[in-house]
Amino acid sequence: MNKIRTRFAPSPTGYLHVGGLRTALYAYLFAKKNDGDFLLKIEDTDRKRFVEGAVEKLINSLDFLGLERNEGVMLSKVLSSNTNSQESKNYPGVFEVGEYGPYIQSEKLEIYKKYADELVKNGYAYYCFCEPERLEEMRKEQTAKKQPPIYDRFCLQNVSEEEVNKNLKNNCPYTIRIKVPHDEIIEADDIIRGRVKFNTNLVTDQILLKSDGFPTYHLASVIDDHDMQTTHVIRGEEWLPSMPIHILLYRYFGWEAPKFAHLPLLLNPDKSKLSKRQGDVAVEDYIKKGYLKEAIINFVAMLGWNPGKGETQEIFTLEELVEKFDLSHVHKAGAVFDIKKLDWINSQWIKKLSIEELYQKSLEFFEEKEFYKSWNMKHEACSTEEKENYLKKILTIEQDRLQNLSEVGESNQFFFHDANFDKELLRWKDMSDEDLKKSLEKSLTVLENITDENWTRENLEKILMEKADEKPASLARFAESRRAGGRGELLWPLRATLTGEKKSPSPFECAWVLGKEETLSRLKNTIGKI
RNA sequence: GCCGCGUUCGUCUAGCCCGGUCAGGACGCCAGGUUUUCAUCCUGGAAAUCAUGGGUUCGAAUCCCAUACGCGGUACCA
Repeated sequence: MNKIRTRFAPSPTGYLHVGGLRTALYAYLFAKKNDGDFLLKIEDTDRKRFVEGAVEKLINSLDFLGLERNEGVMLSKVLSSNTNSQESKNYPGVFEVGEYGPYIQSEKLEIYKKYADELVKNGYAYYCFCEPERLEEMRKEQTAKKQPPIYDRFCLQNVSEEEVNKNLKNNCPYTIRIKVPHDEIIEADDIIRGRVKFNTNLVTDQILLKSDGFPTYHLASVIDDHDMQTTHVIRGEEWLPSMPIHILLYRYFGWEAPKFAHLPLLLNPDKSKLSKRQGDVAVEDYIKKGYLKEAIINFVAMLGWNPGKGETQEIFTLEELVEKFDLSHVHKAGAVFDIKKLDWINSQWIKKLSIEELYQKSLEFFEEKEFYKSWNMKHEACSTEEKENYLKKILTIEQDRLQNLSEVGESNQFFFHDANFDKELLRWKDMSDEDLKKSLEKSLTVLENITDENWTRENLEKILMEKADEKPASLARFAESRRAGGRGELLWPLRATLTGEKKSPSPFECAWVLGKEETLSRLKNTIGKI
């Protein structure tokens, strides 16, 4: 059996769309699962929609996400043992790697033209000189008469061969149309949808070659997939209706058609096709917002696919997805892009990170935003190493409360500057000033006696918890309160002193990160103010 | 209009091909618990008359037909 080959074929219209990512991902997973090749080609036959730099962006996004290609368009001259590699003519700095190129459609114009001519010669296609205005008029009439909008074959029936030649000689603009046979039911199998049928009487003689010399998608994609030996065409559901045209082209060329898999669409919360209006659609937007690439891949993979029968695993690495992926478990209906679930998956991925990884990712994420400059408010004189250690401590106690990289430091700003003094905040329940002071003094005494080397998260928690469970006479009026509530007598004022915040990590964690010196200083400072 | 595809908790979905467990899991939501607050974590709960209507059958989310609704296509865009 032939080696399985799939491809991702985006148009360079700006950025990698999450829907595009899903298509790319499934094509990648399917190929890798079956020890096949995954390639990238560029569909840039519509010059009106071309965006400068989009090709590079697309490649960068795929590279960043780790969807490696065996072949096709790349940003560096990667050479696997016996493949060719050459710089693209149209995109300097972009390379085409592999033996089945070009992988960029705008560089294959002559090839498409050759094949289109071949179709005409064999009677499978014909020249059309109709002007756009006439076509539009015709379509309007057909719609008004409730007829299917189909080209009326004016040029096939009324333009003689001599006229065609004359027109061509005079450089009349022309297109080439496919000749769709009448009265035929074209049947085809789709891996996801099963058998699909089309009546050719309702299929128009689609244009294959435009008057600007560029091919349309139909011609180009069929030729490309043949040239590149694609075995499985995995693409969005919006292509399902043009399947008969493609089947016909394979037949006309005498080529074996690949297998098709039309993926369900990604939807907005209102079930319309996922669009910019209702949120971000570019993968890079999600990266910029602080989502991990692992989470994005994980989430997008689960939109429309699941491991099936009994499997309840939700968190998958790319490698695990490769292992489990199966086209037969792709759902048929469209899937709503639910950001809440993405948030959860992201938080799960953040929890899996080591502190070192979390630190590196945070650094990378915040670099451009100069987040860590807030550090300098208090610790300007610190060495880079001290700073790094400090930040890692913060991340250690923050990791479980993060849903997103952008939240790093957000709930822990008090580490960077002196805590605000707010006597009402310091009070546990209706504590008197006197009790409040006693509580803080007790904490101070306890903490002063902890040596530097014992100043660890575990010790601080152990020692402070023991003290919190004691019920000193001065605080006896809280004795009837629940056990946990009783602990609050000691712990709440401490925590509030250290942070000046209503919500924060525990006092043990705060004291640990702040260090002995800073902790004692904040305590003394507050006690002095009561 | 015409053609095609789809339809299970709010959302992602399992189950459907090979009819017969209170239709299962996850997110979100609610409640309770864990070492004070927040978060994490744990436990529990509400949440789908399986789009609707007809069949077939002792029995249907599962098979058949129709209808509705949604989406996609209907371009010298992909």
